[in-house]
Amino acid sequence: MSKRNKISLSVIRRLPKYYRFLNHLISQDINRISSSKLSEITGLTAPQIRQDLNCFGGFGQQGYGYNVAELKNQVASIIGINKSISAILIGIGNIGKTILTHLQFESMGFKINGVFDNDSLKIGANIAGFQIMDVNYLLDFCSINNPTVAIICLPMSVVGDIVKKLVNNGVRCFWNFSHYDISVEHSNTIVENVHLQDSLLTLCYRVNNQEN
Amino acid sequence: MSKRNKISLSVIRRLPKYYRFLNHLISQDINRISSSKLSEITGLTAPQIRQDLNCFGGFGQQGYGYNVAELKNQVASIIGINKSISAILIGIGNIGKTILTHLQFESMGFKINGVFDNDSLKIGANIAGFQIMDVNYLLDFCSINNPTVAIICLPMSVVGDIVKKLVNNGVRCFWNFSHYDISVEHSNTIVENVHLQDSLLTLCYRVNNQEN
DNA sequence: TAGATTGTTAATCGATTAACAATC
DNA sequence: TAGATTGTTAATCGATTAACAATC
Repeated sequence: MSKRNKISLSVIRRLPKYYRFLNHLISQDINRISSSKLSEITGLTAPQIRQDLNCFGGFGQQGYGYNVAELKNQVASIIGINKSISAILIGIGNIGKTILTHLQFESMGFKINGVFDNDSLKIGANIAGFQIMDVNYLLDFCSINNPTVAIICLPMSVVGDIVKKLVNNGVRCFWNFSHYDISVEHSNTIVENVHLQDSLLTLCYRVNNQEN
Repeated sequence: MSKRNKISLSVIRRLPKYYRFLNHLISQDINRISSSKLSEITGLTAPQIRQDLNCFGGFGQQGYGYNVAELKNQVASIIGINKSISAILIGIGNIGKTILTHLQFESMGFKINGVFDNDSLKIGANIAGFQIMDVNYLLDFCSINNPTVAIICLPMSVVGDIVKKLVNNGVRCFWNFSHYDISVEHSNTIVENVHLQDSLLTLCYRVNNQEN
């Protein structure tokens, strides 16, 4: 908390990892951990862990280390897991359906408030407790409910158009599963991309060039 | 190609992005591009693009730029898309099923040679043209077929055990959708992680801390 | 107190950007 | 040839690591 200056994206991207391992430690009934022990299990270096955590405050104690439960709560609150960010999901294809049924949004700081598709066969159907709405109703829905985040599970052909409309209607944050580069087109947005294809191609390179 | 020294992971991770945008340019019938134009559409800087590409050879021409089709072919061959890496997929839950049906492995340098699950209701069933095999047959399958890559779509509770067995049977490369940290436990492995939960929590932080 | 481990500054390392000579 | 743009070196910037004084 406290005087949080400019936290670099590198640090931010490690926070979920800390959170993950701290939960794991709790499930093992370990209630105290040093940065060097944490280093062993996470593969990060001990000074990096200490420096990362110190961006947000001094959670440790000299000579003792960190209290696992306390640190986990601190990290949870830094990430904002206790909040409830309003989100919509657009596109109930393979990926959209999987995301919706597989992930526990509510334990990760989000609340899904609407689910959209353009397929008349899907509209009205129920999936994971959500009734799929007609994408034609999307903008009306946005002006009424002002969702903060849109989860984009759309094919490349339609994503540009829909994202543009969303941005024009005040949606600025995206969890993007499409190949479309939202942040290039729309500068004032916050985007997390999950580019499965890029990940697979990166693996392709690394497997084919193992001598490196 | 040529004298490929130590290519940094930062550069490698941008290769799929170049490949993606080059394909997009081709579909728009654009056959020539400068690094500064490429910079505009990708959001990367022009010197970075030139420097990245020059890790692998001089594909451009002074005063002209890059030939799109040629550069795309070069990048494809650098990544190794023309190869056919033998892969198996383990765990046909939500994510496993989606991966298998949604992605075109063969156009990304891979060939799926086996699909495994431990659920007797699923074993023998057909999914996306693959007959699901009993995970008990996994190690026999590995010693006979020597797959290069294992795609891990397993829950946390079983992943450690199965990965260990795979490593002991010669599998060293992983596309990992689980929360398990393979490379920490097994040092001599190549792992690409898709941590959906980490991605979502990163978005959570960024949405909650927009002033940064 | 002595031992352990943090918090934090300084040093190093690597990646990005700037600049420009080479050259198409 | 003149204009454009690469390839490449040097400068900058940021992130990681090393080191150690502070302190529990």
